[in-house]
Amino acid sequence: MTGFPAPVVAAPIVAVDIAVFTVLARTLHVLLVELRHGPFAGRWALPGGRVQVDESLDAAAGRELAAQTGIPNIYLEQLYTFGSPGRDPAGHVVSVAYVALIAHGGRFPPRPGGDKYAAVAWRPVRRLPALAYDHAAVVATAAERLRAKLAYTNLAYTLLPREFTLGELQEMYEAILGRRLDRRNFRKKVLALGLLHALGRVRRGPHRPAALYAFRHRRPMVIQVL
Amino acid sequence: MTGFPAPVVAAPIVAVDIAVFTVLARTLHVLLVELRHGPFAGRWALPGGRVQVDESLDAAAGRELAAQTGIPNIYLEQLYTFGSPGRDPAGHVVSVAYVALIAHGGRFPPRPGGDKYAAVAWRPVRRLPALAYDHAAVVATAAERLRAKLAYTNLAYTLLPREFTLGELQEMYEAILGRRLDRRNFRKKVLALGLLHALGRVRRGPHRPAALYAFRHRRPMVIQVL
DNA sequence: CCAAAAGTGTTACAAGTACACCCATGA
DNA sequence: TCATGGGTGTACTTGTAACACTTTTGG
Repeated sequence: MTGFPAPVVAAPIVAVDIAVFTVLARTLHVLLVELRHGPFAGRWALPGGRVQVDESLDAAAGRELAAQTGIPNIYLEQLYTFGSPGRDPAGHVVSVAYVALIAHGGRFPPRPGGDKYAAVAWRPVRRLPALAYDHAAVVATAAERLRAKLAYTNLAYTLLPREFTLGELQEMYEAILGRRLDRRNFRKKVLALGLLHALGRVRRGPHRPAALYAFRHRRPMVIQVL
Repeated sequence: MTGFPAPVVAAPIVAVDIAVFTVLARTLHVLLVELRHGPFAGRWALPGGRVQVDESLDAAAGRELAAQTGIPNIYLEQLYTFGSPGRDPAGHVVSVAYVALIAHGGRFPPRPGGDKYAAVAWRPVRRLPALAYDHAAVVATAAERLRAKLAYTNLAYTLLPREFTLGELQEMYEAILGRRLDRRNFRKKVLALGLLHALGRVRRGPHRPAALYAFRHRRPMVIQVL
């Protein structure tokens, strides 16, 4: 975030911005807020805010996200720090950007907290409105990092409910990577990794029932998925 | 960097630290400075300093490095931002860490600039003294990133002189990766990538002369080396 | 002639990719 | 019975890893 009055002392200010991603309707979405005040009033931006003294960066990111969107306590990873002097017309703000992932957006309907933002909404990454500050670049960098990490970690677990079918897992990969994957090769690879646990139950739907799986470990691990 | 008097206003301060690497005597070395003042006086640390208002992070890193060690204008890449409140006893300093690479340390004999540091020296990454702040963690993270990037970029060019033999290139990879590589496979892979340009000349030495090569492009590129 | 580094190919194995058919279900 | 997604195996290609001998030079 950004958008503070210029500092009284001549030093850069430290802030955090958080790019929260989820998959909705087979499409990668990012959480945006509509700014109520400042030079970018009316524009959309990433949620964020100033880092307090004696507060860690991770804590600041978690706090701002919870306070402003109601999303509690999710996986957060530092992405990059943006510090060009011109990125915020209100003053020199150095912003540490975070990437966060959340399972299907329905579970935590995001809501504005405080009066800083007029609205909070999921927006498809492919069709973003004009964003405030340099947040378009932040989102682009974050989505790229997400795609890269998906290929060599088990991060997918943060985007799915506890139980899911292999079809749902594949849909999720396809949504984020933006390309189709061969079903047979995908199942072979994923099952050979041993990350999943077959639950022995099925999900019934309009067609042939699908076997349900769960991640064996629901914490970040480095592996080789694709 | 760090080691400033506590700020008057209650806000975190922004600094940069730079981990400059080179390969000396077939071993990965990092550039350290000996602190003259502050709670860590006498300890070794990474060079760095405070970011000025209206200065970009990259510019601050380049400026501090040049001012304090005499090393001008080299490849710099942002690594990670460290912001734990306890990392500097003098106050809350958020430090943006950079990785830099330089060809054989002999070319720019580093020298202290100003009175901030008592000495500047290359130290082998495997045998570091106790470092100030959290700089041991910074160096570890930086070396890991360096190893990872070596495998999928042509970054090696920043660590070698313009002309080199395949043996020298291989030595450099072995020094950074910390393991031996098969000479035949290494040459096959590297030559197949087409990154190199055979100069048609040889370097004469105590043994059989070796063909000289140069990088076709001396700018960062993403490829797949190993 | 000796020591030391340069230079070169083949084979075995693992991993990745492409590809087509049958199955189970609800509507 | 049909439309739809679930489920499976094989052949081919590609990349990786292991491995030994000959060449050229300076001393």
